[in-house]
Amino acid sequence: MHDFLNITKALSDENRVRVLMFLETGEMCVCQLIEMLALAPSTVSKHMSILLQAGLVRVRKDGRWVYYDLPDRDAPAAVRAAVDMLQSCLRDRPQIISDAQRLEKVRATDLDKLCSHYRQTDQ
Amino acid sequence: MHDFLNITKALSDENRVRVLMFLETGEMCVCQLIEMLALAPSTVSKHMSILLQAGLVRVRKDGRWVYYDLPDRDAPAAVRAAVDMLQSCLRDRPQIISDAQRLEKVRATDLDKLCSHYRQTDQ
DNA sequence: CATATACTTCGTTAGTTGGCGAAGTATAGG
DNA sequence: CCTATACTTCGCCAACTAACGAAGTATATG
Repeated sequence: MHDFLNITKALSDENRVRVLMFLETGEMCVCQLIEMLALAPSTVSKHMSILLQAGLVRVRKDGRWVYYDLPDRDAPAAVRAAVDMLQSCLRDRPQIISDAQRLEKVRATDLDKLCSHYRQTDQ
Repeated sequence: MHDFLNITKALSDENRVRVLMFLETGEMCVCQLIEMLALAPSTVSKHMSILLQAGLVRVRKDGRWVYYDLPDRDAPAAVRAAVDMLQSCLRDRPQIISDAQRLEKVRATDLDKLCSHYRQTDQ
């Protein structure tokens, strides 16, 4: 029950739901998530720790960069059910579609450039 | 997006999730819900208004009594997906199983008796 | 080693949430 | 009508949450 509530609580924030939708198209670096959400690094980090705690994402470190992606097929049933529900319910929402468009650009941008972007006063 | 978040927020509270599991076996009167959750009437009423707002339950009034039940087949896709997920994920949880046992007794009890039960100081 | 970088953790703050009891609304029965 | 009953709305409070910036950690690079 507690683990299930961890999942539903994780899904009860718009930014976290958006992150999970981003990740449908593949893993992302934290700096890419920061760019997409337009939130402070510390805030994004907190969101990701909540998703991680719920089992809704996995982490991978590579040098200075940290990447998150969706769990695989052998994740707990509740996790798979939640991710599947997101995908089937939100696929066609305006917010998700416009996110997907901007995501293409962000994915095409060099990570170093993204990071320097949010370090200084925006732009 | 907003309506989807209404659903996930509604599901992010243990008592509301329990209510939805109760309703899998049929409609219930508010006084039965009060008995099952062991919460103040005003608190239960608030929970039900949140579930109603999310579209996860329907209401029916009959005289002095108010009954809630689960939405039917032609509810929005997100609602159906959420209710299905609950059922498939929580069916076997200890909390839900013990609730189901107590639910049988509560359903077998006369509504007037239940109501008088929570009016006075417990019992 | 020293610095820069990428991210996380910590501490604070404003806003939200879940709980209650008291007061309000609506219906049944005398 | 008047009272009792079943539930909801309101006002309050303690606990939680999302946001931020500052400080901390870990890794690459000069």
